[in-house]
Amino acid sequence: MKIVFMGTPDFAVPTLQKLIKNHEVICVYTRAPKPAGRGQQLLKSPIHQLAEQNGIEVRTPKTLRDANEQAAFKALNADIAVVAAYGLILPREIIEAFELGCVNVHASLLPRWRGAAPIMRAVEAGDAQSGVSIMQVVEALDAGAVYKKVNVPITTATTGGTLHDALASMGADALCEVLAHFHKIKPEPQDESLVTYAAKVSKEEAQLNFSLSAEVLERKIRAFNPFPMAYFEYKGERFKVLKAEVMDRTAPAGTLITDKDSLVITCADKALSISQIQRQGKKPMPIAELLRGFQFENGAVLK
RNA sequence: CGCGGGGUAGAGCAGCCCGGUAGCUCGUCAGGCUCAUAACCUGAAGGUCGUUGGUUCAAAUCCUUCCCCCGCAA
Repeated sequence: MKIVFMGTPDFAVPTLQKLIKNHEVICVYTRAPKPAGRGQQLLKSPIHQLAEQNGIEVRTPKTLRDANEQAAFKALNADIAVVAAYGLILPREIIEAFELGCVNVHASLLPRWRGAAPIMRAVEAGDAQSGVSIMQVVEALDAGAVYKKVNVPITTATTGGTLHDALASMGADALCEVLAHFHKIKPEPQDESLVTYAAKVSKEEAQLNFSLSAEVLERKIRAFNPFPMAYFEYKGERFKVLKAEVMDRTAPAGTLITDKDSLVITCADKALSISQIQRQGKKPMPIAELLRGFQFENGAVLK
């Protein structure tokens, strides 16, 4: 099929790779390069780079509401548009531009977790499973009928990062299967009564609040790894927590209990035993290694 | 030139401001203790203090070149 691809971050990369291999991708839309990283260099999106490597035309309009942009889009005369984490609102003129419309790869089992951060929210909420949905794009956000869903269990080892990678890869496969049998598959409307929304994760959420329960915090630690990464502050310094285990221990919330090779922080109910930590300016390391050279004050209370 | 921290023994850190014998917690190796041990005791090996040049009687420490890592912010 002749395909126009629209996507931006790493999540969309496996899908575009697979489309390039199996179909004719005639043009790629992605968010415009923006200053990012140390030095604030202008950085092209992962999709932008992948498209250039494959010699595919890249377009980076700031909006698709513009009539000229819409005309240019329609003029591509593709069979279908594929969207994966693009980051721009698609107006009706874009959605209906091609004969087969527009399909989206979404990183949740719709109708659960429509919205911006479905992967992290699923882990944070303690869902037993997650997955990808291949769906029709409609004007309302993530509300289109679903062609195919593939699910995957969330375990105690699942992090935002591992789930992201798994779903990105599964999404690519699921999408190609849908395209291969596109005319035979009937999309199923979503059950509106089961809809939940996955709000974007803010920086403040990443700071561990020890007046919450240890279970909840442990899930946040996994959900926010590797981004934005849960952390706490100690003596003005930020410590990212990459991994922790829930354990029974009672003391006023936020109390540090430490010895030669462990650091336990009490929470509202139980406590968290920190196992992987990253001090600012340093690389991530097991807690025991940090404690060889860095001492926390035993009994100190974090706010 | 967005802001900032760091590179010291295999690992994690201190020492640097106020130049003067390179140190701590582990690990490793050897010996000891012990019914036994990842525990304890004793001892040992292991470092051109990231790199270049400079200042100085003397540089991990002060100035300088470059390389690398990371936090913030995006």
